[in-house]
Amino acid sequence: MSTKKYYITTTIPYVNAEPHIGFALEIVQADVLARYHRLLGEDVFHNFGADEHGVKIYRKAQELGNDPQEYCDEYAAKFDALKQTLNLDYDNFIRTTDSKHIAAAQEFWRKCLANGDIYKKNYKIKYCVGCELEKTDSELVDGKCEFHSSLELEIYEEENYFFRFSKYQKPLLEFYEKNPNFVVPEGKYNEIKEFVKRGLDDFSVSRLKKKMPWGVDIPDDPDQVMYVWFDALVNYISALGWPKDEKKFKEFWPGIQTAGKDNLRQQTAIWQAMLLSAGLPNTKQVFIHGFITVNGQKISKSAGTAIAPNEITDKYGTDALRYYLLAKVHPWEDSDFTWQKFNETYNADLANGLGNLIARVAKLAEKVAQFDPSTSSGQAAEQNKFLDEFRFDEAIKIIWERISGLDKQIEKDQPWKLEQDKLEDVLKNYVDAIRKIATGLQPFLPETAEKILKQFAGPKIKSEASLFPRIK
RNA sequence: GCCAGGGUAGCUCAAUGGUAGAGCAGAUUCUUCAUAAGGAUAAGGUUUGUGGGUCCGAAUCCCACCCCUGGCACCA
Repeated sequence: MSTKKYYITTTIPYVNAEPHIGFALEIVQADVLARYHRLLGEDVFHNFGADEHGVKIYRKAQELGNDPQEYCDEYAAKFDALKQTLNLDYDNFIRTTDSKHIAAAQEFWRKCLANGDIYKKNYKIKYCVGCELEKTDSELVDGKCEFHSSLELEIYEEENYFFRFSKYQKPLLEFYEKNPNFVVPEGKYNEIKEFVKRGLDDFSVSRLKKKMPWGVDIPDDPDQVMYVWFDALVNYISALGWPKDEKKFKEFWPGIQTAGKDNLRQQTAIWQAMLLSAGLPNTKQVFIHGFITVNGQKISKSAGTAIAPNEITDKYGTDALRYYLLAKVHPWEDSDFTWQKFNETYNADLANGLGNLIARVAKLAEKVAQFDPSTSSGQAAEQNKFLDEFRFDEAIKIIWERISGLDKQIEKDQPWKLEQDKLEDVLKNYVDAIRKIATGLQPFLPETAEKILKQFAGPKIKSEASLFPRIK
């Protein structure tokens, strides 16, 4: 029997801003799942990357006087650097400006076209001369531009390609009914079902090249490029080598996707309709996470609430941030970050809890000649159950209950008063317990888990520097 | 406006009909192997947004109202 395959991919961030801790949440959650399945012995493919086309990036590059590609190179590198900052183990960093991805997006387009789902249509756009921008209906206030209410909007017509989204209302609803766990959490599953039930309109999937050239060329049409969403969504399968590497694609697809709640519709409806159109299997499951607020405010660069992951990791280490994101942030509800809460958590759980326990047992263990080097391995079943439900917080809580349990046991035994042979007995139990704790910690805090397992590997165990020095 | 979710101890949350619980913070105390860390104990909610109702009994069900969050498509 071949090894079980597991594919997990995050959404790929749009590279028009620097990474912040809100995005770190998604990629750390995905990283835990990838590591967890690797530890189960599965063959894992973990994808991450950058979404690089579209008008916003084009304009931003223009403002900076840069070539769009140079701009994307610079920003994609910033996201790829999260691999070190957050200690991520992804296998692939896809960029939507890669030639392989572009070819895949074009092939995907051809499939939808061949299936009759892409057609040309005159499209009326509303244009505000004051802003020099197109306006969508949701941006309008009383039918006028919110910033220039004295100006009438101008109506332009342009011919775009449209995707026959409306055709997929029924197939999508059937798919949802057949796969009640397709979207986690349930609330988001209901939300997307309701959205699709209300009816779907076809939407435009191209832009005129003369207005906005920064996109994937449409096959056999020199005048238009793909609308950024259409090409970006294809990354989940182009990352697997589709359409060329058929073997890899068949092995790993369908996979698991993670996305923020702002991405619900794109991932669970639009992308799924596109897959149906192209005749490809739907995503297995989409996990929708919540948002992080900072001091109760939305994360926003202009409001100064954006915290870069390395602001935290440079000072307190990667695992301190990972712990906060996994244990103190609800997997799918919005959660608040404050430095005060971060410091409290760090001291209570990492310095006083885990770090101190390791230090006290290591010190006691120095008095014992040697330990059996055999380690207990394997993840605890109860922990796995929570991970299968994306309850990172509950899963990690189980480890902290063991930490607290061992602290109580030590207090009860009072090993510092014991004779040498009795001391050895109790310490062997402690060392086993620590190894078990560290093993459980592996998907969550990989660096710390590794350090502990090394320190407690035996036969000789020595005390070492604090894992998490207390914050004064 | 419509739809969904939520308002429970200082903070973060748990408990969906049967005497409101946990963690953190704060208090007292014991201990010393440890990063003044760890253990124990007590306290903490005028009884769970407000006002009604059903029931022997409601945080939990029903009605009304107040407040918060999200969604109601082409911004990614």
